[in-house]
Amino acid sequence: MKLDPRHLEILAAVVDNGGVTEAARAIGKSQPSLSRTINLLECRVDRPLFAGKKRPLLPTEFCLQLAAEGRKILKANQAAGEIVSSHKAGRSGAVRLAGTPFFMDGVISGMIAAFQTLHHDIRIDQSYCYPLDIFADLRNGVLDLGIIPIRASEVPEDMTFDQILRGRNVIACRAGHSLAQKSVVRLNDLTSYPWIAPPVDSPLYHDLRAGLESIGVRHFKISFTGGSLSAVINILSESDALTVLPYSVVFRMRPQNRLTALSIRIGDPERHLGILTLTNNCLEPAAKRLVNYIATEFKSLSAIIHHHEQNELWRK
Amino acid sequence: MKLDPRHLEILAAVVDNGGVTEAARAIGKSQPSLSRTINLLECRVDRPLFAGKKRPLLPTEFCLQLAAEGRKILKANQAAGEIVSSHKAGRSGAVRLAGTPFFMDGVISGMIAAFQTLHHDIRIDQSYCYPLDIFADLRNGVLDLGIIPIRASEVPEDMTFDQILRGRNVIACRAGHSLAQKSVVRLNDLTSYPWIAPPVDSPLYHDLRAGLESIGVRHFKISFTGGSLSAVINILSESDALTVLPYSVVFRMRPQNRLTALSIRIGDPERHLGILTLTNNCLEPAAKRLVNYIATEFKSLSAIIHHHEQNELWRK
DNA sequence: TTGTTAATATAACCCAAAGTTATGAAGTTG
DNA sequence: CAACTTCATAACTTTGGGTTATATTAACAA
Repeated sequence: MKLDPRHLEILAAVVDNGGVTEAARAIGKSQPSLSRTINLLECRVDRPLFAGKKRPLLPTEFCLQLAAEGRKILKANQAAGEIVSSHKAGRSGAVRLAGTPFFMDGVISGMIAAFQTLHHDIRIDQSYCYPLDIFADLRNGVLDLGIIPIRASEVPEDMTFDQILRGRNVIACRAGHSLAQKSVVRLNDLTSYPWIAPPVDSPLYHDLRAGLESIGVRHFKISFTGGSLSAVINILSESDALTVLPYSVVFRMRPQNRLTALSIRIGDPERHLGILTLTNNCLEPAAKRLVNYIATEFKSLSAIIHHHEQNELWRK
Repeated sequence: MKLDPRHLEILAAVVDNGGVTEAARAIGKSQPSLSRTINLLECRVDRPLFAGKKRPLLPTEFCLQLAAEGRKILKANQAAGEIVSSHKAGRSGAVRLAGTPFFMDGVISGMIAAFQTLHHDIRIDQSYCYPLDIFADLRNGVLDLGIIPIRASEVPEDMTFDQILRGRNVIACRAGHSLAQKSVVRLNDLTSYPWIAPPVDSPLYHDLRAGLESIGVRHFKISFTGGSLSAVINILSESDALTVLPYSVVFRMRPQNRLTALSIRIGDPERHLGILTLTNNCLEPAAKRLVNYIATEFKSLSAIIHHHEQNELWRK
């Protein structure tokens, strides 16, 4: 015996409100509508739901049992409605984002933490990817957004790129490094120290090679490779090794006073950090919130960084 | 946000079956029907339910949450269906019946006990009433059936009466009573003992008066009145008092060897015990079962009683 | 009884949507 | 790329929920 869940909802309303008229008012429908629905249900189950022709309607035992199920249905339905509203308002949901590992760990993860103190019910599914993989994952719906360094000309046709930070890489070393004292760094200085290399398929690694090449450095000694940001930083801060990192990452770590940056610009000045999304695939509200949050965070961050660059880094 | 519980049920089916086609097969509908329902729901919530254009359908996180609610609805709905089937088959439900107190306590309650060992889920709501009240209660739906002594001519137009036993009242006394020895009882014998009177508004009381009057007894001493059957029996068996009881009640108590009946017929030979129901109000299956059970029980009981009457009672 | 009032039932209508079959489009697989 | 599966679309029918207007009926009071 399969019956219509809506009928059970209505039955529950009628029983709980003690009458058709009240129930109709309660659920915002007309009295005849409910009246007929109850009648129809009564026919379906082929059994009286209300005893006698009394007025206050007297529910049958049988009716009460059905109404109890109706109440469950009503409750589940309201819960579903709440889920929808919650998602629509962006108060909950899940955002799947990916980005280059060092940048995600060094900058974005901190912002996500702050974001989640504001929005407890938004889940973040983060993964690490390089641009090409992000293109694919965005397209097949596995990702909502990517946060990557990219040149404007490299942005695919079907995607939108919102710049959040000028992508500037620097050569990083431990805070007390002897090179960090010098305002002018020579080629020999760079090659005489061991290097920590980012993953070979990362833009950062490419920048490292291209950047050093551009200033004439072709051969340098790689002492460590393949580690995560925290591994790199640990090694960096305990040794005289050098590496290349986004300046924003180094900047964010200033309070810890473990790392510093040399006064050498490196990498592609045309490449910028930004948020990449599919143009036609409108974001979930939750994702939009995150995007907005990150964007505004970066607005102030980049202002501070810019100021800092002008006054401190390149003036040393 | 209010959505259609049926949509959630279908969503749950689709998610659980891993696809529209399978779900359609599972719930016995056409594939396009489900396909469109999902689409409609997607429009309503204004949010994708399945990610990408992948095949096996990949449910969104959001979708899974809604499907979980849908599953609850489905479950409650099935439970409701089960309730209906169960009632239809008469496997559960409630039967409201009433009858004259002494007869209910003396005969019917024992039968109800036996009935309920067979049908655990059928609830019996019993009450005590005299015929006039039963007419009213049947009519206003408070009762399903009445078990009363009545003359065929007294049965109301709108009711059906099924005789289950010839209504015969007897004068009862304790087993060792001196009158019980005598095969012929004289008027003086009856008036010299105290009488226990049934409630004054009961048919039994009327029978007592009328019966004694018919054999010339007009004045008799009433020592006790107003008690339940068990009170009457206790007093009866501890004293030499007399009372009038349905013969079936006395008969049923034979094993206890506390009571016996005098060889005097009393009461209205036109009045019979039976089950009274509203003619047009078809009974619940559970009630029908009880009626059938009682009827068949009485068929054998009345045969035994008849036999006993012939061979023992009136031959003493 | 007989009004009066409040509640439910009925009637007549409209339209949203569930259901159907037939067919097209798209993803998966060999 | 062909075969197969699965989902989406189209066109149409029918059910039934929603409405307003009106009739019944029950409860209450005089």
